[in-house]
Amino acid sequence: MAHRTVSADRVLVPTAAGATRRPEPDCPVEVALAAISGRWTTLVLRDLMAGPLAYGELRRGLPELSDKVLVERLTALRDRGLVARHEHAGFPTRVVYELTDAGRALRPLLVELYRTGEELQQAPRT
Amino acid sequence: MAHRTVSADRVLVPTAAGATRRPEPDCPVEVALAAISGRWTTLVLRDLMAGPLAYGELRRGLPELSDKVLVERLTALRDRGLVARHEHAGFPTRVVYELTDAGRALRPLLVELYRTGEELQQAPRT
DNA sequence: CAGTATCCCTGTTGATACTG
DNA sequence: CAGTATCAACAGGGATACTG
Repeated sequence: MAHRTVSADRVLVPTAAGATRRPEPDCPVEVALAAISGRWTTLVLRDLMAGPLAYGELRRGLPELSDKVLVERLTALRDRGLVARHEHAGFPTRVVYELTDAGRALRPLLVELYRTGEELQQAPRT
Repeated sequence: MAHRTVSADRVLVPTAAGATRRPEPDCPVEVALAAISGRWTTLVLRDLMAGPLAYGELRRGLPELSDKVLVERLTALRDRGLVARHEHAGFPTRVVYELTDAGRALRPLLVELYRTGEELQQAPRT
């Protein structure tokens, strides 16, 4: 094997050419971070991972989250194609939110975030 | 089995009691997000994943990142215990940064961020 | 070389009150 | 019930210039 070959476990991107020198919006890492960006967003996603929820159910699940920010989050998630909104006819109005396939694709990332956080919490203070 | 059991693949947290109702700083997900928070941070981490780098090497690797923000990022990573700083005697000053064990523990998360971002980019527009 | 010191500007968050 | 509308407060990020 040629010398100066970087050992495989040191490589983070498929090809060296794929390594961005700036936070480009189309870098996959930026795309994933943008998907879960915003305070409260991961909590909203977590709740929706269990299945569709009505607006009021979401609100009751996160009592300290204001209407304003909850709507902001849901709108942003919808704009990103991660959540679908279903308005049911009748009165009072009832709106149900559920993850799209793209939204469900975030599950492994949330699991990995949790796992990594736990690992960091247990890390010895070097 | 009892009915109303939530199927395992719907569960995101170990126990229902472990599900926070707010973005608490000690929630593992928040811990992991805090570790990689800040613009440019994932790029700095990526570069350091390949091995120790001098300050000037880091700067040349990310030419559009200002000194101010680079130092901010390195200081923050150091405060979080993810990066170690080694000052080498002599003139001109030479400082080398390298990941700690805790910093290296972020590799799977970065890989998962990249993978998820790619998956989202390929997602069909529903 | 490896940083500091300022200033400013913008986006995000949160509190409060109101509505179809 | 499911949102809108305002406004105030703050933190993050970048440009520029300077230093041990």
